[in-house]
Amino acid sequence: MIVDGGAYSELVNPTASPRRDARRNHERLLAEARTLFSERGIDAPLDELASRAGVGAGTVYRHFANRDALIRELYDTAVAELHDFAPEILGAETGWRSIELWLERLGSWVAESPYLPAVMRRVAELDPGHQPGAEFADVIDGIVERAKEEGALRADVTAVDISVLVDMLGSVGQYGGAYLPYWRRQLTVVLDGLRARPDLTPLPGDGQAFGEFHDMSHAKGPRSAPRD
Amino acid sequence: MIVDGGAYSELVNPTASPRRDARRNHERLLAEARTLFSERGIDAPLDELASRAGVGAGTVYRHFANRDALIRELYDTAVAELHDFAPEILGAETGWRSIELWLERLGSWVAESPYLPAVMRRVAELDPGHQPGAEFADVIDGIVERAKEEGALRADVTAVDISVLVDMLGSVGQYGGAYLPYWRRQLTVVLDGLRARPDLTPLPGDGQAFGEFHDMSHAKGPRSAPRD
DNA sequence: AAGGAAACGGAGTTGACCCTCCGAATGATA
DNA sequence: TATCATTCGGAGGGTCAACTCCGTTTCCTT
Repeated sequence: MIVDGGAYSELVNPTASPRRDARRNHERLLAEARTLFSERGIDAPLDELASRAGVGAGTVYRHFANRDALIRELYDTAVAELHDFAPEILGAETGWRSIELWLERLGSWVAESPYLPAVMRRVAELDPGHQPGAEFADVIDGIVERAKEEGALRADVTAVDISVLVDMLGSVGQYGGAYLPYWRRQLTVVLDGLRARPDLTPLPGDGQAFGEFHDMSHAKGPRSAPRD
Repeated sequence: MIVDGGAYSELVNPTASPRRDARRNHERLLAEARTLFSERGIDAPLDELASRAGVGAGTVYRHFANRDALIRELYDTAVAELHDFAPEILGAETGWRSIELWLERLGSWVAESPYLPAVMRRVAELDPGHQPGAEFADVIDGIVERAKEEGALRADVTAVDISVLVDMLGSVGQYGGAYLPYWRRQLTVVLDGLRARPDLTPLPGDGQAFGEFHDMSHAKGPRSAPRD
Protein backbone atom coordinates (compact mmCIF):
# COMPACT_ATOMS: atom_id res chain seq x y z
CA MET A 1 0.00 0.00 0.00
CA ILE A 2 1.35 3.40 -1.01
CA VAL A 3 0.60 6.44 1.06
CA ASP A 4 1.07 9.42 -1.15
CA GLY A 5 4.51 10.20 0.19
CA GLY A 6 3.55 13.76 0.86
CA ALA A 7 6.84 14.61 2.48
CA TYR A 8 8.68 13.11 -0.46
CA SER A 9 6.88 14.88 -3.26
CA GLU A 10 7.11 18.19 -1.48
CA LEU A 11 10.77 17.77 -0.85
CA VAL A 12 11.74 16.61 -4.30
CA ASN A 13 9.18 17.75 -6.79
CA PRO A 14 6.25 19.92 -5.79
CA THR A 15 4.26 19.35 -8.96
CA ALA A 16 4.66 16.39 -11.29
CA SER A 17 5.60 12.76 -10.70
CA PRO A 18 9.24 12.10 -9.85
CA ARG A 19 11.73 10.55 -12.20
CA ARG A 20 11.90 6.78 -12.38
CA ASP A 21 15.28 6.48 -10.68
CA ALA A 22 14.05 8.74 -7.89
CA ARG A 23 11.02 6.55 -7.24
CA ARG A 24 13.14 3.43 -7.30
CA ASN A 25 15.63 4.87 -4.81
CA HIS A 26 12.84 6.06 -2.55
CA GLU A 27 11.40 2.56 -2.31
CA ARG A 28 14.82 1.02 -1.84
CA LEU A 29 15.62 3.41 0.97
CA LEU A 30 12.37 2.66 2.77
CA ALA A 31 12.91 -1.07 2.42
CA GLU A 32 16.51 -0.96 3.59
CA ALA A 33 15.54 1.37 6.44
CA ARG A 34 13.14 -1.28 7.70
CA THR A 35 15.77 -3.99 7.78
CA LEU A 36 18.53 -1.72 9.05
CA PHE A 37 16.36 -0.30 11.83
CA SER A 38 15.20 -3.79 12.71
CA GLU A 39 18.76 -4.98 13.09
CA ARG A 40 20.43 -1.97 14.64
CA GLY A 41 17.73 0.29 16.02
CA ILE A 42 16.24 3.48 14.64
CA ASP A 43 19.41 5.45 15.36
CA ALA A 44 21.61 3.38 13.10
CA PRO A 45 23.92 5.54 10.95
CA LEU A 46 22.23 6.84 7.82
CA ASP A 47 25.50 6.51 5.94
CA GLU A 48 25.01 2.79 6.30
CA LEU A 49 21.48 3.11 5.03
CA ALA A 50 22.91 4.82 1.96
CA SER A 51 25.46 2.10 1.27
CA ARG A 52 22.94 -0.70 1.86
CA ALA A 53 20.57 0.92 -0.58
CA GLY A 54 23.43 1.38 -3.02
CA VAL A 55 23.12 5.17 -3.15
CA GLY A 56 25.22 8.10 -1.99
CA ALA A 57 24.66 9.88 1.29
CA GLY A 58 23.29 12.91 -0.51
CA THR A 59 20.49 10.84 -1.98
CA VAL A 60 19.25 9.81 1.44
CA TYR A 61 18.84 13.45 2.40
CA ARG A 62 17.18 14.43 -0.85
CA HIS A 63 14.44 11.90 -0.11
CA PHE A 64 14.17 12.48 3.63
CA ALA A 65 15.07 15.83 5.10
CA ASN A 66 16.54 14.09 8.12
CA ARG A 67 16.20 10.96 10.24
CA ASP A 68 12.96 12.14 11.80
CA ALA A 69 11.31 12.62 8.40
CA LEU A 70 12.29 9.08 7.45
CA ILE A 71 10.87 7.73 10.69
CA ARG A 72 7.66 9.64 10.15
CA GLU A 73 7.22 8.12 6.73
CA LEU A 74 7.83 4.63 8.09
CA TYR A 75 5.14 5.34 10.66
CA ASP A 76 2.64 6.52 8.07
CA THR A 77 3.12 3.51 5.83
CA ALA A 78 2.75 1.26 8.87
CA VAL A 79 -0.58 2.85 9.79
CA ALA A 80 -1.68 2.37 6.20
CA GLU A 81 -0.70 -1.31 6.35
CA LEU A 82 -2.86 -1.63 9.41
CA HIS A 83 -5.91 -0.80 7.34
CA ASP A 84 -5.23 -3.81 5.15
CA PHE A 85 -6.04 -6.13 8.04
CA ALA A 86 -9.53 -4.77 8.57
CA PRO A 87 -11.54 -6.68 5.93
CA GLU A 88 -10.47 -10.13 7.03
CA ILE A 89 -10.77 -9.41 10.74
CA LEU A 90 -14.12 -7.67 10.55
CA GLY A 91 -15.47 -10.20 8.09
CA ALA A 92 -14.99 -13.13 10.45
CA GLU A 93 -18.05 -15.23 11.18
CA THR A 94 -17.97 -14.73 14.93
CA GLY A 95 -16.70 -12.06 17.28
CA TRP A 96 -14.47 -14.64 18.90
CA ARG A 97 -12.90 -15.46 15.54
CA SER A 98 -12.26 -11.75 15.09
CA ILE A 99 -10.42 -11.70 18.39
CA GLU A 100 -8.32 -14.65 17.29
CA LEU A 101 -7.51 -13.02 13.99
CA TRP A 102 -6.78 -9.66 15.60
CA LEU A 103 -4.24 -11.19 17.96
CA GLU A 104 -2.71 -13.40 15.30
CA ARG A 105 -2.49 -10.91 12.45
CA LEU A 106 -1.43 -7.89 14.45
CA GLY A 107 0.83 -9.94 16.68
CA SER A 108 2.77 -11.38 13.76
CA TRP A 109 2.81 -8.02 12.05
CA VAL A 110 4.49 -6.40 15.07
CA ALA A 111 6.75 -9.39 15.61
CA GLU A 112 7.99 -9.23 12.04
CA SER A 113 8.49 -5.45 12.17
CA PRO A 114 10.77 -4.99 15.15
CA TYR A 115 11.45 -1.39 14.25
CA LEU A 116 7.80 -0.46 14.76
CA PRO A 117 7.59 0.07 18.53
CA ALA A 118 10.58 2.41 18.49
CA VAL A 119 9.17 4.25 15.49
CA MET A 120 5.86 4.80 17.24
CA ARG A 121 7.56 6.17 20.31
CA ARG A 122 9.77 8.48 18.31
CA VAL A 123 6.85 9.88 16.32
CA ALA A 124 4.92 10.50 19.52
CA GLU A 125 7.91 12.44 20.83
CA LEU A 126 8.11 14.47 17.64
CA ASP A 127 4.48 15.51 17.48
CA PRO A 128 2.33 14.20 20.30
CA GLY A 129 -0.87 15.41 18.63
CA HIS A 130 -0.52 13.01 15.71
CA GLN A 131 -2.66 9.96 16.57
CA PRO A 132 -3.94 8.40 13.35
CA GLY A 133 -4.42 5.05 15.10
CA ALA A 134 -7.21 6.46 17.27
CA GLU A 135 -9.78 5.40 14.71
CA PHE A 136 -9.03 1.77 15.50
CA ALA A 137 -10.30 2.17 19.04
CA ASP A 138 -13.92 1.82 17.92
CA VAL A 139 -13.10 -1.20 15.79
CA ILE A 140 -11.52 -3.23 18.56
CA ASP A 141 -14.19 -2.06 20.99
CA GLY A 142 -16.90 -3.42 18.70
CA ILE A 143 -15.16 -6.75 18.26
CA VAL A 144 -14.70 -7.19 21.99
CA GLU A 145 -18.33 -6.36 22.62
CA ARG A 146 -19.53 -8.82 20.00
CA ALA A 147 -17.33 -11.64 21.31
CA LYS A 148 -18.61 -11.06 24.83
CA GLU A 149 -22.23 -11.18 23.70
CA GLU A 150 -21.54 -14.52 22.08
CA GLY A 151 -20.41 -15.73 25.47
CA ALA A 152 -17.06 -16.71 23.98
CA LEU A 153 -14.84 -13.97 25.42
CA ARG A 154 -14.47 -13.60 29.18
CA ALA A 155 -16.50 -10.63 30.37
CA ASP A 156 -13.83 -8.88 32.38
CA VAL A 157 -11.34 -8.11 29.59
CA THR A 158 -11.32 -4.77 27.80
CA ALA A 159 -10.23 -3.66 24.34
CA VAL A 160 -7.15 -2.20 25.99
CA ASP A 161 -6.23 -5.59 27.43
CA ILE A 162 -6.42 -7.08 23.94
CA SER A 163 -4.23 -4.30 22.56
CA VAL A 164 -1.64 -4.75 25.26
CA LEU A 165 -1.61 -8.48 24.58
CA VAL A 166 -0.90 -7.75 20.92
CA ASP A 167 2.13 -5.69 21.91
CA MET A 168 3.28 -8.36 24.31
CA LEU A 169 2.98 -11.12 21.75
CA GLY A 170 4.68 -8.93 19.16
CA SER A 171 7.57 -8.29 21.51
CA VAL A 172 9.16 -11.59 20.49
CA GLY A 173 10.18 -9.71 17.36
CA GLN A 174 12.71 -7.87 19.50
CA TYR A 175 14.61 -11.13 19.78
CA GLY A 176 16.12 -11.14 16.34
CA GLY A 177 13.82 -13.58 14.61
CA ALA A 178 15.09 -16.74 16.30
CA TYR A 179 11.81 -17.29 18.09
CA LEU A 180 9.46 -16.17 15.33
CA PRO A 181 8.49 -19.74 14.37
CA TYR A 182 7.38 -20.47 17.93
CA TRP A 183 5.47 -17.50 19.31
CA ARG A 184 2.08 -18.91 18.27
CA ARG A 185 2.44 -21.26 21.21
CA GLN A 186 2.16 -18.29 23.54
CA LEU A 187 -0.66 -16.92 21.41
CA THR A 188 -2.54 -20.15 22.01
CA VAL A 189 -1.99 -19.89 25.75
CA VAL A 190 -3.31 -16.34 25.70
CA LEU A 191 -6.36 -17.28 23.66
CA ASP A 192 -7.14 -20.12 26.04
CA GLY A 193 -6.88 -17.63 28.87
CA LEU A 194 -9.29 -15.27 27.15
CA ARG A 195 -12.14 -17.75 26.72
CA ALA A 196 -15.17 -17.34 28.93
CA ARG A 197 -15.26 -20.07 31.57
CA PRO A 198 -17.01 -20.51 34.88
CA ASP A 199 -13.88 -20.74 37.02
CA LEU A 200 -11.63 -17.94 35.81
CA THR A 201 -9.65 -15.74 38.12
CA PRO A 202 -11.15 -12.23 37.97
CA LEU A 203 -8.79 -9.76 36.33
CA PRO A 204 -7.33 -7.38 38.89
CA GLY A 205 -7.98 -3.65 38.63
CA ASP A 206 -10.29 -1.77 36.33
CA GLY A 207 -8.55 -1.70 32.96
CA GLN A 208 -7.92 1.52 31.13
CA ALA A 209 -9.49 3.81 28.56
CA PHE A 210 -8.19 3.68 25.04
CA GLY A 211 -6.62 7.11 25.09
CA GLU A 212 -4.37 6.01 27.90
CA PHE A 213 -3.38 3.01 25.84
CA HIS A 214 -2.26 5.24 23.01
CA ASP A 215 -0.13 7.20 25.43
CA MET A 216 1.32 3.97 26.69
CA SER A 217 2.16 2.34 23.37
CA HIS A 218 3.71 5.59 22.24
CA ALA A 219 5.38 6.47 25.51
CA LYS A 220 9.02 7.35 25.82
CA GLY A 221 10.92 4.22 26.57
CA PRO A 222 14.41 2.79 26.65
CA ARG A 223 14.33 2.18 22.92
CA SER A 224 14.02 5.87 22.23
CA ALA A 225 17.77 5.98 22.41
CA PRO A 226 19.92 8.98 23.30
CA ARG A 227 18.06 12.15 22.44
CA ASP A 228 16.15 14.94 24.14
CA MET B 1 23.07 -8.01 46.76
CA ILE B 2 26.66 -7.16 46.02
CA VAL B 3 28.61 -9.11 43.46
CA ASP B 4 32.22 -8.56 44.25
CA GLY B 5 32.66 -6.00 41.50
CA GLY B 6 35.63 -7.83 40.12
CA ALA B 7 36.07 -5.43 37.25
CA TYR B 8 35.93 -2.54 39.66
CA SER B 9 38.47 -3.73 42.17
CA GLU B 10 40.89 -4.72 39.44
CA LEU B 11 40.56 -1.42 37.71
CA VAL B 12 40.86 0.72 40.79
CA ASN B 13 42.65 -1.18 43.46
CA PRO B 14 43.95 -4.68 42.93
CA THR B 15 44.53 -5.44 46.60
CA ALA B 16 42.76 -3.70 49.45
CA SER B 17 39.30 -2.23 49.86
CA PRO B 18 38.65 1.02 48.00
CA ARG B 19 38.27 4.37 49.66
CA ARG B 20 34.88 5.32 51.01
CA ASP B 21 34.21 8.02 48.43
CA ALA B 22 35.13 5.59 45.70
CA ARG B 23 32.66 3.00 46.93
CA ARG B 24 29.96 5.62 47.24
CA ASN B 25 30.53 6.90 43.72
CA HIS B 26 30.56 3.39 42.36
CA GLU B 27 27.15 2.66 43.81
CA ARG B 28 25.78 6.01 42.69
CA LEU B 29 27.00 5.43 39.16
CA LEU B 30 25.38 2.02 38.99
CA ALA B 31 22.11 3.37 40.35
CA GLU B 32 22.03 6.33 38.00
CA ALA B 33 23.01 4.10 35.09
CA ARG B 34 19.94 1.99 35.72
CA THR B 35 17.57 4.95 35.60
CA LEU B 36 19.39 6.69 32.75
CA PHE B 37 19.50 3.54 30.64
CA SER B 38 15.86 2.88 31.43
CA GLU B 39 14.87 6.31 30.22
CA ARG B 40 17.18 6.79 27.28
CA GLY B 41 18.53 3.40 26.29
CA ILE B 42 21.89 1.81 26.97
CA ASP B 43 23.68 4.15 24.58
CA ALA B 44 22.80 7.30 26.44
CA PRO B 45 25.77 9.69 26.79
CA LEU B 46 28.03 8.81 29.70
CA ASP B 47 28.71 12.48 30.31
CA GLU B 48 25.10 12.68 31.37
CA LEU B 49 25.61 9.70 33.63
CA ALA B 50 28.44 11.64 35.24
CA SER B 51 26.39 14.76 35.86
CA ARG B 52 23.41 12.79 37.15
CA ALA B 53 25.65 11.01 39.59
CA GLY B 54 27.23 14.31 40.58
CA VAL B 55 30.74 13.29 39.53
CA GLY B 56 33.18 14.30 36.82
CA ALA B 57 33.51 12.44 33.54
CA GLY B 58 36.88 11.09 34.57
CA THR B 59 35.33 9.34 37.54
CA VAL B 60 32.99 7.37 35.32
CA TYR B 61 35.93 5.96 33.41
CA ARG B 62 37.95 5.22 36.51
CA HIS B 63 35.14 2.95 37.69
CA PHE B 64 34.22 1.45 34.34
CA ALA B 65 36.84 1.19 31.62
CA ASN B 66 34.18 1.96 29.03
CA ARG B 67 30.45 1.63 28.36
CA ASP B 68 30.74 -2.11 27.77
CA ALA B 69 32.34 -2.68 31.15
CA LEU B 70 29.51 -0.78 32.81
CA ILE B 71 26.94 -2.84 30.94
CA ARG B 72 28.68 -6.04 31.94
CA GLU B 73 28.54 -5.07 35.58
CA LEU B 74 24.85 -4.23 35.33
CA TYR B 75 24.35 -7.67 33.83
CA ASP B 76 26.24 -9.42 36.60
CA THR B 77 24.36 -7.68 39.38
CA ALA B 78 21.09 -8.53 37.60
CA VAL B 79 21.99 -12.21 37.49
CA ALA B 80 22.82 -11.99 41.18
CA GLU B 81 19.45 -10.40 41.93
CA LEU B 82 17.84 -13.30 40.15
CA HIS B 83 19.17 -15.64 42.82
CA ASP B 84 17.25 -13.71 45.45
CA PHE B 85 13.98 -14.93 43.99
CA ALA B 86 14.81 -18.60 44.36
CA PRO B 87 13.87 -19.24 48.01
CA GLU B 88 10.33 -17.92 47.77
CA ILE B 89 9.60 -19.51 44.41
CA LEU B 90 11.08 -22.90 45.25
CA GLY B 91 9.54 -22.86 48.71
CA ALA B 92 5.98 -22.62 47.40
CA GLU B 93 3.54 -25.27 48.58
CA THR B 94 2.63 -26.49 45.12
CA GLY B 95 4.30 -26.58 41.74
CA TRP B 96 1.47 -24.51 40.34
CA ARG B 97 2.07 -21.84 42.96
CA SER B 98 5.73 -21.82 41.93
CA ILE B 99 4.67 -21.18 38.35
CA GLU B 100 2.49 -18.30 39.48
CA LEU B 101 5.27 -16.81 41.55
CA TRP B 102 7.83 -17.30 38.80
CA LEU B 103 5.73 -15.40 36.29
CA GLU B 104 4.77 -12.69 38.76
CA ARG B 105 8.14 -12.07 40.37
CA LEU B 106 10.27 -12.32 37.26
CA GLY B 107 7.71 -10.53 35.15
CA SER B 108 7.57 -7.53 37.43
CA TRP B 109 11.32 -7.59 37.84
CA VAL B 110 11.82 -7.32 34.08
CA ALA B 111 9.00 -4.80 33.73
CA GLU B 112 10.57 -2.56 36.35
CA SER B 113 14.06 -2.88 34.85
CA PRO B 114 13.51 -1.78 31.26
CA TYR B 115 17.23 -1.58 30.62
CA LEU B 116 17.63 -5.31 31.20
CA PRO B 117 16.69 -6.80 27.83
CA ALA B 118 19.06 -4.46 26.00
CA VAL B 119 21.81 -5.20 28.51
CA MET B 120 21.40 -8.94 28.02
CA ARG B 121 21.64 -8.58 24.27
CA ARG B 122 24.68 -6.37 24.46
CA VAL B 123 26.53 -8.74 26.78
CA ALA B 124 25.75 -11.67 24.50
CA GLU B 125 27.25 -9.69 21.64
CA LEU B 126 30.35 -8.90 23.67
CA ASP B 127 31.12 -12.41 24.80
CA PRO B 128 28.71 -15.07 23.57
CA GLY B 129 30.26 -17.70 25.78
CA HIS B 130 29.17 -16.01 29.00
CA GLN B 131 25.92 -17.67 30.04
CA PRO B 132 25.58 -17.53 33.82
CA GLY B 133 21.81 -17.88 33.56
CA ALA B 134 22.12 -21.43 32.28
CA GLU B 135 21.92 -22.78 35.81
CA PHE B 136 18.32 -21.60 36.01
CA ALA B 137 17.28 -23.99 33.27
CA ASP B 138 17.13 -26.92 35.71
CA VAL B 139 15.17 -24.89 38.23
CA ILE B 140 12.38 -23.90 35.87
CA ASP B 141 12.37 -27.39 34.37
CA GLY B 142 11.79 -28.89 37.81
CA ILE B 143 8.98 -26.50 38.61
CA VAL B 144 7.22 -27.18 35.32
CA GLU B 145 7.52 -30.91 35.87
CA ARG B 146 6.12 -30.71 39.37
CA ALA B 147 3.17 -28.54 38.33
CA LYS B 148 2.31 -30.96 35.54
CA GLU B 149 2.40 -33.92 37.88
CA GLU B 150 -0.09 -32.12 40.11
CA GLY B 151 -2.40 -31.92 37.12
CA ALA B 152 -2.50 -28.13 37.50
CA LEU B 153 -0.34 -27.07 34.56
CA ARG B 154 -1.35 -28.00 31.03
CA ALA B 155 0.81 -30.85 29.78
CA ASP B 156 1.89 -29.34 26.49
CA VAL B 157 3.81 -26.31 27.75
CA THR B 158 7.58 -26.38 28.24
CA ALA B 159 9.95 -24.48 30.50
CA VAL B 160 10.89 -22.42 27.48
CA ASP B 161 7.28 -21.37 26.96
CA ILE B 162 7.18 -20.15 30.54
CA SER B 163 10.41 -18.21 30.06
CA VAL B 164 9.17 -16.57 26.88
CA LEU B 165 5.97 -15.60 28.67
CA VAL B 166 8.04 -13.92 31.36
CA ASP B 167 9.80 -11.83 28.74
CA MET B 168 6.50 -10.99 27.07
CA LEU B 169 4.88 -9.92 30.30
CA GLY B 170 7.97 -7.95 31.24
CA SER B 171 7.89 -6.14 27.92
CA VAL B 172 5.32 -3.68 29.29
CA GLY B 173 8.28 -2.11 31.04
CA GLN B 174 9.38 -0.81 27.65
CA TYR B 175 6.39 1.50 27.75
CA GLY B 176 7.76 4.01 30.21
CA GLY B 177 5.96 2.90 33.33
CA ALA B 178 2.49 4.14 32.39
CA TYR B 179 1.10 0.62 32.21
CA LEU B 180 3.00 -0.87 35.13
CA PRO B 181 -0.04 -0.77 37.46
CA TYR B 182 -2.08 -2.81 34.99
CA TRP B 183 0.05 -5.59 33.57
CA ARG B 184 -1.11 -8.12 36.16
CA ARG B 185 -4.36 -8.28 34.21
CA GLN B 186 -2.46 -9.86 31.33
CA LEU B 187 -0.61 -12.06 33.80
CA THR B 188 -3.96 -13.37 34.99
CA VAL B 189 -5.05 -14.10 31.42
CA VAL B 190 -1.83 -15.99 30.82
CA LEU B 191 -2.16 -17.99 34.04
CA ASP B 192 -5.73 -18.93 33.15
CA GLY B 193 -4.44 -20.07 29.77
CA LEU B 194 -1.78 -22.22 31.42
CA ARG B 195 -4.12 -24.23 33.64
CA ALA B 196 -4.75 -27.84 32.71
CA ARG B 197 -8.29 -28.24 31.29
CA PRO B 198 -10.02 -30.84 29.18
CA ASP B 199 -10.80 -28.56 26.23
CA LEU B 200 -7.60 -26.62 25.59
CA THR B 201 -6.28 -25.97 22.12
CA PRO B 202 -3.07 -28.00 21.69
CA LEU B 203 -0.02 -25.77 21.45
CA PRO B 204 1.35 -25.69 17.92
CA GLY B 205 4.86 -26.92 17.18
CA ASP B 206 7.29 -28.70 19.45
CA GLY B 207 8.71 -26.03 21.74
CA GLN B 208 12.42 -25.50 22.08
CA ALA B 209 15.36 -26.57 24.16
CA PHE B 210 16.64 -24.22 26.81
CA GLY B 211 19.89 -23.43 25.07
CA GLU B 212 17.97 -22.08 22.15
CA PHE B 213 16.03 -19.90 24.54
CA HIS B 214 19.20 -18.38 25.87
CA ASP B 215 20.26 -17.57 22.35
CA MET B 216 16.89 -15.99 21.76
CA SER B 217 16.64 -13.85 24.85
CA HIS B 218 20.18 -12.67 24.23
CA ALA B 219 19.91 -12.33 20.48
CA LYS B 220 20.86 -9.22 18.61
CA GLY B 221 17.83 -7.06 18.29
CA PRO B 222 16.74 -3.56 17.43
CA ARG B 223 17.51 -2.34 20.91
CA SER B 224 21.16 -3.15 20.47
CA ALA B 225 21.47 0.25 18.88
CA PRO B 226 24.07 1.39 16.38
CA ARG B 227 27.22 -0.65 16.77
CA ASP B 228 29.08 -3.52 15.09
C1' DA C 1 47.95 16.52 62.46
C1' DA C 2 51.00 15.41 58.75
C1' DG C 3 52.28 12.75 54.96
C1' DG C 4 51.25 10.12 51.12
C1' DA C 5 48.36 7.28 48.34
C1' DA C 6 44.01 7.11 46.10
C1' DA C 7 40.43 9.30 43.87
C1' DC C 8 38.37 13.37 41.77
C1' DG C 9 37.06 17.08 38.16
C1' DG C 10 36.75 18.88 33.87
C1' DA C 11 39.23 20.82 29.89
C1' DG C 12 40.98 18.96 25.79
C1' DT C 13 41.72 15.47 22.04
C1' DT C 14 39.97 12.26 18.89
C1' DG C 15 36.81 9.95 16.08
C1' DA C 16 32.16 9.13 14.29
C1' DC C 17 28.23 10.61 12.14
C1' DC C 18 24.92 14.16 10.39
C1' DC C 19 24.06 16.88 6.71
C1' DT C 20 25.47 20.15 2.74
C1' DC C 21 27.29 21.30 -1.67
C1' DC C 22 28.25 21.09 -6.42
C1' DG C 23 30.19 18.87 -10.52
C1' DA C 24 28.73 14.53 -12.91
C1' DA C 25 25.25 11.45 -14.56
C1' DT C 26 20.67 10.15 -15.79
C1' DG C 27 15.88 10.28 -17.37
C1' DA C 28 12.21 12.96 -19.67
C1' DT C 29 10.84 15.71 -23.65
C1' DA C 30 10.57 17.02 -28.45
C1' DT D 1 19.16 12.36 -30.83
C1' DA D 2 19.75 16.73 -28.59
C1' DT D 3 18.53 19.50 -24.83
C1' DC D 4 17.81 20.35 -20.20
C1' DA D 5 15.76 19.73 -15.76
C1' DT D 6 16.16 16.42 -12.20
C1' DT D 7 18.63 13.39 -9.51
C1' DC D 8 22.90 11.35 -8.04
C1' DG D 9 27.57 10.63 -5.58
C1' DG D 10 30.70 11.35 -2.18
C1' DA D 11 34.12 14.55 -0.24
C1' DG D 12 34.15 17.74 3.51
C1' DG D 13 32.59 21.03 7.36
C1' DG D 14 30.55 21.08 11.78
C1' DT D 15 28.80 18.95 15.99
C1' DC D 16 28.60 15.83 19.66
C1' DA D 17 30.02 12.37 22.62
C1' DA D 18 33.85 8.97 24.15
C1' DC D 19 37.73 8.80 26.52
C1' DT D 20 42.44 10.77 28.46
C1' DC D 21 45.43 13.51 31.34
C1' DC D 22 47.08 15.87 35.10
C1' DG D 23 46.73 19.43 38.71
C1' DT D 24 43.74 19.43 42.82
C1' DT D 25 41.21 17.37 46.57
C1' DT D 26 39.89 13.75 49.74
C1' DC D 27 40.65 10.02 52.58
C1' DC D 28 43.44 6.83 55.27
C1' DT D 29 47.35 5.84 58.28
C1' DT D 30 50.29 6.60 62.05
